[in-house]
Amino acid sequence: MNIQAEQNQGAAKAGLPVHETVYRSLRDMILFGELEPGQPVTIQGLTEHLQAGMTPVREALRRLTAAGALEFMGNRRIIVPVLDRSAIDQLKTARLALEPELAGRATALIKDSDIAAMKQADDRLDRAIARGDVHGYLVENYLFHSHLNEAAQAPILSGMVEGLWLRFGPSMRVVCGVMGTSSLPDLHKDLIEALESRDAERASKAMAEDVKQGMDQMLAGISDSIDTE
Amino acid sequence: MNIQAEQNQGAAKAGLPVHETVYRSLRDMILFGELEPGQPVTIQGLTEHLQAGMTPVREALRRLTAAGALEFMGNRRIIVPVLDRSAIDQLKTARLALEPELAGRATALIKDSDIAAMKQADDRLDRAIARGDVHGYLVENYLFHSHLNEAAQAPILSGMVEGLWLRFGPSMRVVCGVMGTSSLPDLHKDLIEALESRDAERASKAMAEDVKQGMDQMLAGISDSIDTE
DNA sequence: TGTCTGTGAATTTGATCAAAAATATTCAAA
DNA sequence: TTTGAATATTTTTGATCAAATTCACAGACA
Repeated sequence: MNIQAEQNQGAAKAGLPVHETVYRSLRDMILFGELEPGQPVTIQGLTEHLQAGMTPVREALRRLTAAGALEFMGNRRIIVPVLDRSAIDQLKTARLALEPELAGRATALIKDSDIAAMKQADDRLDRAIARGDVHGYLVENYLFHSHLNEAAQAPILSGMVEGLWLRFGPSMRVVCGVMGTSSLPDLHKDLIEALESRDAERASKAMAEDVKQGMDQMLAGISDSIDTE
Repeated sequence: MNIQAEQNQGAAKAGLPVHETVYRSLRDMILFGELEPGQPVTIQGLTEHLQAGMTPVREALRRLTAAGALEFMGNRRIIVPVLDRSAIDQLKTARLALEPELAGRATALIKDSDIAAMKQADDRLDRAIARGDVHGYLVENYLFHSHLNEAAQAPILSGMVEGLWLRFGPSMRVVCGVMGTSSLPDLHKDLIEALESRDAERASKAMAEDVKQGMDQMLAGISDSIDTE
């Protein structure tokens, strides 16, 4: 049995319905670079890969396509979206509109234990970068940000942000693969400091910068192939 | 056969798969106040109501719950969400972050024919208000806004906004029912003028005001029952 | 009050049908 | 004979449905 299938089984132990575990497995695959942009995703392929029936897989796929994490081609084929310049620009706009807001809201609400958890994630993130572990980087980076977003206690807004991350997840791997994920000021440290001193304004600013940095890296990293724009 | 079932059948004629027509029927029911906040939504109920099989209905429900238009209770029950003060606040924040941006982007791109279509929708909207036709008001208001959003040619951002509208759709009816949807400056007219003079700044501002007005009406209109906050 | 059981709905599976893609085949022209 | 396009066939995959299973809730009973 493969890794995803095992994880899927493991999650099922928790008493969750299969369609939920399938959804989570697939979401993680998208979020952490398991899938490549442009790659076709078939229902039957997933039923085998995740050891699940057809209906749960279909439902998970519908949820992900509804969120824009997967793209539904006209000829009833599903693929991992390939982001063009415009898509990345829109994602940058949306992230800048929402994530600094969430960071600001979280500042007053976040507990010290949450900040500690974020620090730990950030440490693991640094170590992952140091050893060139792209998957580890993606996981810890996501954990860092989602922890902060959750702390804002605004489920609708953080849910929207989650959807954005799902959209650019597959493209993150490609970008990270190309550039060494190095240099540039470390805004996570800045963010942590802002949270510790309960400075909402500064936290919001730091988050805006972090988002800009990340999305600009993505813009720089896209193939732009023959630039059919 | 009931109205929804007929519309569903009609849409099916266009060669669309059943799950897609079911999704659209359900979406319209949510968007235009066919369903009430708090109302339970059952799979079997919909299979009969929409004259469709179980699988397509399930998939449509998953899409809608993924978008937050329906809420999945723990005990595998689905209901139309009831918005509390916090939810409306978040929706207001998100709308203010996205819709003025879209209005600004649309200003430079929108065609005269689009503006004409928006004017027509706005006229029908006024007439609907005049005769107390809540459903008509909801339909035309949606058409007016979605037309503008589409014109911005930013599918990711307009898709996000669409999701927001789905969330507060059911609560719109309640609000409209309570208050006479009258008085207050008509920001649609202002918006149209801004578009005609290609004034992106003014269009963006007008949209922000319109959103504020609408969401504040919702805030004022919620029952706040025993205020369990 | 707590447990048990029946009822109804959600979940899941497997089968069947339909559509699209991939592959093989045929036939005509060079 | 070979090449290439058009066509037919096979195969893969998606869409749908109906049956079987599982689960949660409510009412009965101790």
